Amino acid sequence: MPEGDQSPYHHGRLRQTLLAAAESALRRRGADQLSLRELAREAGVSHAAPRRHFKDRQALLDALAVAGFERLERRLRSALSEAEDDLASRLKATVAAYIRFAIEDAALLELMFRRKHRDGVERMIEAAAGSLALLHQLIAQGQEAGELADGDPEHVGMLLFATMQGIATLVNGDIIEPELLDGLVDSAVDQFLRGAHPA
Amino acid sequence: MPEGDQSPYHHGRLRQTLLAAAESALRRRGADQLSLRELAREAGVSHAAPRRHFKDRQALLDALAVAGFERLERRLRSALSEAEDDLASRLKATVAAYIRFAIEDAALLELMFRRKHRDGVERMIEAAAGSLALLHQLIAQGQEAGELADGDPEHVGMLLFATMQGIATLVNGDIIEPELLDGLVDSAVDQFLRGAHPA
DNA sequence: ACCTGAACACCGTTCAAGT
DNA sequence: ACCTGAACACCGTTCAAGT
Repeated sequence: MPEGDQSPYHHGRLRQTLLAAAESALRRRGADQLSLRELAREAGVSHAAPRRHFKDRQALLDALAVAGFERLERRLRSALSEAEDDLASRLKATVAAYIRFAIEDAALLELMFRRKHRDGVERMIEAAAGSLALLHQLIAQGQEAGELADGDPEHVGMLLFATMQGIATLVNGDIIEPELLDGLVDSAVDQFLRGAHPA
Repeated sequence: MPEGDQSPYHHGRLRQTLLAAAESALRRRGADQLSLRELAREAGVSHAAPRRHFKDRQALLDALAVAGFERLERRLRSALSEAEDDLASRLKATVAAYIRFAIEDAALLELMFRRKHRDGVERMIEAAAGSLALLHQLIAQGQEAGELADGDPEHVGMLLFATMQGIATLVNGDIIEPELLDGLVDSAVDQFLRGAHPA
């Protein structure tokens, strides 16, 4: 790792620098206002330099989305590791962590679920897989413990994922007032548990 | 209504022409690729002409979003009017109609729930209110008939709204494979009914 | 292998002027 | 009241050339 390499040509860590600057710009001003030329200026390189690391603007946005999914998964795992052992607590901790992520990085969340990605769909599905697997596992454990009715964990997990994502969208779109959020999250989990519990 | 007014100056219905062209462009190529200058060209006016009718690009997008909410409400009402009388059928018809709308107009749906709107939030909340009221009414009727547990209909309705919106986002983002969609919608409604039914 | 500089074909927005 | 034309300050992308 050449640390103090400040030669004018050859930035050295341009890719990481651009990604970090882009993440910050995304949070501050949204994806629409994110300009490659501006990122290049901030990094002190010419406007054509990013081309070496990202095929085009969309490729950079896709890279941000993938990184977003990875960060989301870490957040969910971390929330779970600090939660109580019972299913309701674990569910609530997961949902709350998702919503927190979604509110802090609203523009990033939009990017993650956009329809049009550069290299087709596979890369995003792969990036989302970790978080989905985490939900499936949570559901499967609940079923083993007899706290949830049997049924395809992937099906039930997807439903939980959709509910979290929907609440996040409505909050970020200002359809849900922030004051109502906590209560809504609680009743979402409660109703999920009752709807999915064994008869 | 002056019908055949084709004078070169004074288009006459520029606002509606622009909105219609924009709706089509949105569906074909998404909001990112929507260009005011291109819409003006299609309408046969100068690039500065739209300025009279829309303060800026965002104002046009906001107008599209508001129209989207109005169309969504009409779709939901129409689906309800054709549904059977029992609660489960009415819920399923509503959810199915929402998802159909969301898939057909994915880019528009994104626009409708975007965080940044021109004139603050109020206009969008107002535009969304009709569809929300429809859900509240559906829930309240279910409660009166004893098919749903008591509880704030607005709370429960918002949860249903969030679930629909979440499923739509995951389908459009290719996280849910289309083949799984129908089954998922069914179990969403079933689980909702079980979770919300009276003990 | 990585970056520059000039060039190209677009944008959105503004504003004096035209009808 | 509504529209035009020129001008301004930006973009993303491409490509020969530089180190």
